[in-house]
Amino acid sequence: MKNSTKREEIISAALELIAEHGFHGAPMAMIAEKAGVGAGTIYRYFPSKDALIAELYHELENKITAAVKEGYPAGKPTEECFLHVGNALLKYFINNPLEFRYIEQYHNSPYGVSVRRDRMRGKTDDRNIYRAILEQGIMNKDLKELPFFIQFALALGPLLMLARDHILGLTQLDDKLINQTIKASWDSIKR
Amino acid sequence: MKNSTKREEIISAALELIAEHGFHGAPMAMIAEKAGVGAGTIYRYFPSKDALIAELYHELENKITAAVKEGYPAGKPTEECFLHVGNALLKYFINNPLEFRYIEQYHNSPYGVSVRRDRMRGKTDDRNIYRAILEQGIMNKDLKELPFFIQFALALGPLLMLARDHILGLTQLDDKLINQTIKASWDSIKR
Amino acid sequence: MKNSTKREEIISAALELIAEHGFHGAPMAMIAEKAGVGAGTIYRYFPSKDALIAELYHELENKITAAVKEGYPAGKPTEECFLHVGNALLKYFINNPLEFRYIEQYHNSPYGVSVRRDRMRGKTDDRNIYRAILEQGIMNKDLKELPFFIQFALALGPLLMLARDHILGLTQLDDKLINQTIKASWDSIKR
Amino acid sequence: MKNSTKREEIISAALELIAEHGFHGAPMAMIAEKAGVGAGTIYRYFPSKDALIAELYHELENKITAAVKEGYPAGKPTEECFLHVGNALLKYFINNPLEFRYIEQYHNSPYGVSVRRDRMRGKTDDRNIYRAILEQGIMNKDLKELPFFIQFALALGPLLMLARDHILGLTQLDDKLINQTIKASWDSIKR
DNA sequence: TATGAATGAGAATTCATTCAT
DNA sequence: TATGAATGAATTCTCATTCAT
Repeated sequence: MKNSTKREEIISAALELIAEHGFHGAPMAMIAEKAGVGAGTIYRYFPSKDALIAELYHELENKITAAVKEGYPAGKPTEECFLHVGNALLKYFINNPLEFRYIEQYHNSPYGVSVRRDRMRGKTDDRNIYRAILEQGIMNKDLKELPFFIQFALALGPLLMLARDHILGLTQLDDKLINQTIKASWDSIKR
Repeated sequence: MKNSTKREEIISAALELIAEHGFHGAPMAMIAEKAGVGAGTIYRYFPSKDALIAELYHELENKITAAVKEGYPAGKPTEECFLHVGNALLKYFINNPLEFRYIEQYHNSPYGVSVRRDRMRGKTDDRNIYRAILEQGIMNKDLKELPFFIQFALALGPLLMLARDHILGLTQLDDKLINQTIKASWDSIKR
Repeated sequence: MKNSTKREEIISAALELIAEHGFHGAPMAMIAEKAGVGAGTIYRYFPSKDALIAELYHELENKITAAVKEGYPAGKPTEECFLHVGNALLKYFINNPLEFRYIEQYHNSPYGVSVRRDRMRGKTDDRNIYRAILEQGIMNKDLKELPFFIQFALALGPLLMLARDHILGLTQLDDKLINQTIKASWDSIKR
Repeated sequence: MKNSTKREEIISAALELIAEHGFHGAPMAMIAEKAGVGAGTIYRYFPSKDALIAELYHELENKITAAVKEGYPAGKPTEECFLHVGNALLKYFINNPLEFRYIEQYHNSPYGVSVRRDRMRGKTDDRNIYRAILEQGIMNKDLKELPFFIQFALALGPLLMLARDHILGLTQLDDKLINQTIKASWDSIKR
């Protein structure tokens, strides 16, 4: 309990600082201070800054995957599944802006490239949820005949962009708009 | 002429190094060496590294805007205009991967946030081309009734995501696929 | 008993790690782990790392002195005594390479300087065994008329150098070679 | 000239501080301060602390080799050559105590082990001067029939030990004593 | 105008030592 | 008595920026 408390403080401080200021705007000393621990303490939990960054990323991915799977209408028509996942994902990002910012930073850094490469080759990932939906949709002839990666892009691209804009305060989203957006993106992939 | 040559060398070296290694993987000394100038010389053209980064960004935006405007079918139906812009943009990114990488890095950094804020408030921007198209489309009742920023996201999101994946070597795009993709994204915004 | 066991584990771990990796390659935490005790426990037996290092050194000196005195041919001719001590010393070092390495490290560090100063001023020391032999030799006119410290150097210098080389694996010594060496060094001091 | 001045200041400061306080008692910041340069400046001349340490060592070796070769009585009897080299070496060390201390520290550190290994395998080295003498002596039947490395030890061991003691202020040597010592060590290797 | 050597503040990381349990 | 988590001072090294030439 003790440990996990301190570890969580570090993770949480890192999330906040890195999301706001980027990897290079968040020195270890600053993370330590915000976490209320000594500078050396971080190294008891993570072997290096890189490891901390990577570990935090993986924790966030797990959280998101869990959030999206909640209430998933398995067995229902492709469209329903698609709408569920899209809505869940976008709402999660909007409600957890720091996490979204962090993940985006991560993807857009040397760290992230390898992750994305792995993904495309089929490792566990939030895309996998989409993969299942899209495969089902293709089998049922619900979807246009396009390569997976294009369907991914049509499904996720708008969603991520919207999350970005919303979080930067450029736009205001509500549940209705979110739903309309996901529905519209469904139009782009449905046959 | 001399000067502008030197300036261009610096800009070009910065583009390449930053696109490949990120802002922090491209020290001024390295940029200077690649540009074939002294380290101090950069400061005769740009007051600071930040300024160089910002200026390079704006130059790229202008180039892209120009590229997209070329051959623009003004006065033609909304769909045609939309397809033209989407195709032009995605092709530009694919043919200029360093520029795309650089812009993405920029957006995804503390530098980029203010820029995006400005944009939404109507400053010059590649979105403006879309803005015109989308306004025309709404007037003509060609498009779903959605706020601009959502239509932006639906139009640009898939395109950027695809460019990213392609440039990272995760996918392979050809003209036909590009066109199919833009057409599909049109489906998401058309009424 | 318990205590002394723990103390010995610490001493032994320190010997091994420091002999192999040097003082700065052997953090207290590493010594503790190798000794199978908690990091804080070391400080129950030794007030500081420096104290541990010094204490270990003195223990090793005592061990060596004892080993060399074993079978000492007291009352026999100077040469015989000399050969005994030289042989015993060199063999001890060869059979206890970690101890030899440790002592060398110690001598060749800020720690060691004061020790050597003390020695010359007559404190207990392995040199004392030589001192007795050499004094006897001078009285009996067996030796060249040279200051003690030069005779020390002639007697010990080759021996230590050989031990070093052997332990680093640069040479291979056997009993015969050892004896020949000690005899040769006798030639340098005998009248 | 400018450069070499600064470089020399750094080398000289490093020599002094490391000789006196050891590698770990001489932080880069302290070396920089003593050299009268900024901390970062050292890294313009040496890529790392290790490199500085190694480079300084090699410079010293070259200096010593040159000093010993001066006035070498090539073609003269083995004994004369031996006496020349021994005298020259010991005097050099006594007159350059910092250099001697530095070299000893180096040999007695992880850095030094590889160097010594190389030596034994015949790379350039101050031992090579001895090697030539000893080979000549063996051919002429001037020397005992012992392996090289033992002759090395008999020749160099006393000399190094004496230099150590003298430099630490434990003894006082003069030219006469030095000569007597080298002569005595000749007795140990001569047939 | 152009240079690049010099700078020093700031970054990540290590480790002897302490102290609450 | 024994522990080992926590600490923070100290270390090596980087790099944007300056300035004498």
